Amino acid sequence: MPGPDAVGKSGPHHPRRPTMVDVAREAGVALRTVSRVVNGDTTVGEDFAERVRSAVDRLGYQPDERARQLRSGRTGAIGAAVRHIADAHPVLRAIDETARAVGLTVVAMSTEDDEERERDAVMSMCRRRMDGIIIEPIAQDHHYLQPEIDAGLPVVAFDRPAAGLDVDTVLSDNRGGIAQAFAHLTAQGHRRIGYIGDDERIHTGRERATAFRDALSGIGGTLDGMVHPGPVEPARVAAALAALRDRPDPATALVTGNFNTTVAVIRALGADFGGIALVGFDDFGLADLLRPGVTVVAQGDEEIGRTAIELLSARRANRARPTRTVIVSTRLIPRGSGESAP
Amino acid sequence: MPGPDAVGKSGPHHPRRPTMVDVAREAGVALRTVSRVVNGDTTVGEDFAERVRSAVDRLGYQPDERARQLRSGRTGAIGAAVRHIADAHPVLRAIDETARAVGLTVVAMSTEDDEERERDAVMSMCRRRMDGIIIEPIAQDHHYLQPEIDAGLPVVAFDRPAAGLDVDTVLSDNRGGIAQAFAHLTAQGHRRIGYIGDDERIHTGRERATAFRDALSGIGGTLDGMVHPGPVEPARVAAALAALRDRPDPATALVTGNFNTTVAVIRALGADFGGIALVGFDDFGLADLLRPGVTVVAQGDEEIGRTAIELLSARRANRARPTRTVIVSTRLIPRGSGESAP
DNA sequence: ATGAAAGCGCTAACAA
DNA sequence: TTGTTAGCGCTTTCAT
Repeated sequence: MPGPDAVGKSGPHHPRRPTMVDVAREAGVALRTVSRVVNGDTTVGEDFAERVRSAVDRLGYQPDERARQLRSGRTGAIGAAVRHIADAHPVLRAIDETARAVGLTVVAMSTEDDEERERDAVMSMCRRRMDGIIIEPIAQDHHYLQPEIDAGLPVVAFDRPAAGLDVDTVLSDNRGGIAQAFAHLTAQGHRRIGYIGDDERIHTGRERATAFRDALSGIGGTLDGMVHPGPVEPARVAAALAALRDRPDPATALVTGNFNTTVAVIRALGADFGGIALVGFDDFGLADLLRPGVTVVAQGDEEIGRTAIELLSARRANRARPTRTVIVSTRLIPRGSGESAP
Repeated sequence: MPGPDAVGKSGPHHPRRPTMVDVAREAGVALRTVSRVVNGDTTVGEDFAERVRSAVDRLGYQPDERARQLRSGRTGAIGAAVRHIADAHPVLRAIDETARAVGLTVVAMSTEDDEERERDAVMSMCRRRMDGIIIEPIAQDHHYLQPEIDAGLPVVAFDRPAAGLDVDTVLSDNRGGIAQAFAHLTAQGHRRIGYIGDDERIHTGRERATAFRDALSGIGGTLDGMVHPGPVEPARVAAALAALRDRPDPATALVTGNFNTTVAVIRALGADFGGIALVGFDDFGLADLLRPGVTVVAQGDEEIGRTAIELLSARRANRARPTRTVIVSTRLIPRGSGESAP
């Protein structure tokens, strides 16, 4: 004898998910009691609680997170807009693990180094009312986020500052890292050291090239033709490399400003790196398996990710506190390519 | 002359985000008109539309996606539960790009090879009422998902079948890939070929080890001591490698069953891979930079990701259709390590 | 300890 | 073309 709503099971089409109302009816209790049990409220009699739990199981009830969030205002999730979600990303791992530990869910989206995609990703996070946003900035101008920040959205930038925005930021010690690389090479006796790195329109590229110039003039070296920032394309990198080698006083050592440049240089150098000493900025997975092993300046990825979450939490607790910028130090890892004499 | 609700701006604390009601009041139109403009409904007079747009800008209004989804029933997002969100993941890239192209947002979560985390991730996606779920299964038993599937949730598994579940699936041609690797080595004259790979409790490990046994017996070789499946730990891999080399008839060639094993083997072999020929399952980023370059069987990551979205879309269109399993073929890429004679 | 009713911000029916 | 009303599924007062 079908009741008035037994027609619901009309076919394989969208057998409407059970709601709290369904559970309440099934258990013979009030809606509010189901809500209490589902949320672990202890002020419910054991017999009532049991009836609810059993009804939940029988119906396969799962609370609708959207409704819950809409009503309660909370979200319990933070967004992370990173450059390439599909590439290895140690900072993202640290963000994910740290957030889990404090009960936050991380929703990651990819910007693919595209300003418009960054905006899309970030705005989509805002429309989902994320409790906070961590961003690896790519856009040249982040004013579009100002209204959200004014409305109380906690934002943290990492790797680069978010141009045009006063937000909490976590950066690598780019200048210190370059200084480490440079000092390591001079300690081996190198004096003619070249640099190939990112475009100076990019924050890290600018920082690292500048630091390298400072280091080079610091030992009285000539800057002329030794510093090559620019787009990271194999042809451009190869040309820069040729310029460093085909001169009366060729460079005997080389610092590369980021992972992609390091790889491009190694491809261009060929076997044994052509006898040139090399220190690369950024560590990477198989650096120890190349011949020679690649000496690198490693960034503190784990600490960067952890710090980003910490800054976000601090701001959630107090939106009025002044913004902070944390600099995370780098570490030189010798593996062979940077330990040969001139 | 402040109105009854002008007290809202009481301080820097949560200056309450504007809602559609606020926009409607600001623009002097009905709520429904704002909704129409925000959603691009064309049946709105240009003067009204303009007033709404201007009010939206003035207030910095952003629609609340949660409310929209709750009311409309749609979500417009699919979840992807992958093994390691922070590692390079070409399939995830393809999933993301393909989904974007059809207007779907992808929310990725990490399972970290942990059964419980897989469940957490997947259930969290269900509670957010994702329009579908793509899963790289790790759990041995996925019955927990059956109620969701019965309730109409489209699910697609990739890389491995979802044990205990009848869902659409995309797999690599593991057996074909191993056959390719084997044939490549026999073509160089190798007859004593060893295999080191994943534990056979894992689907891909089982498939690949089995295929290798078939290939080896196919040329009349002895299986005795030549096939080494097991956990991918450096010590275990090194032991297996030693067993293959320290015998009266040492292996002259080797097939490795996955990326991690390939790397562990290369670490153990040292310079020039100890003169042994090597073909690895799974391509990886710097395979061409090692000496020798590493010959691999590459999986069709891009096609796998694209197919996963296609299967999901097909099921969203028709929940009743029988499940399908698509096998994506592999491709051998010679780079040097697999082209030496015995 | 339990329940009834209001309402989060939005879209979908249905007027006008 | 524009506005009014109801209600998505849940949590939150407020009563009992």
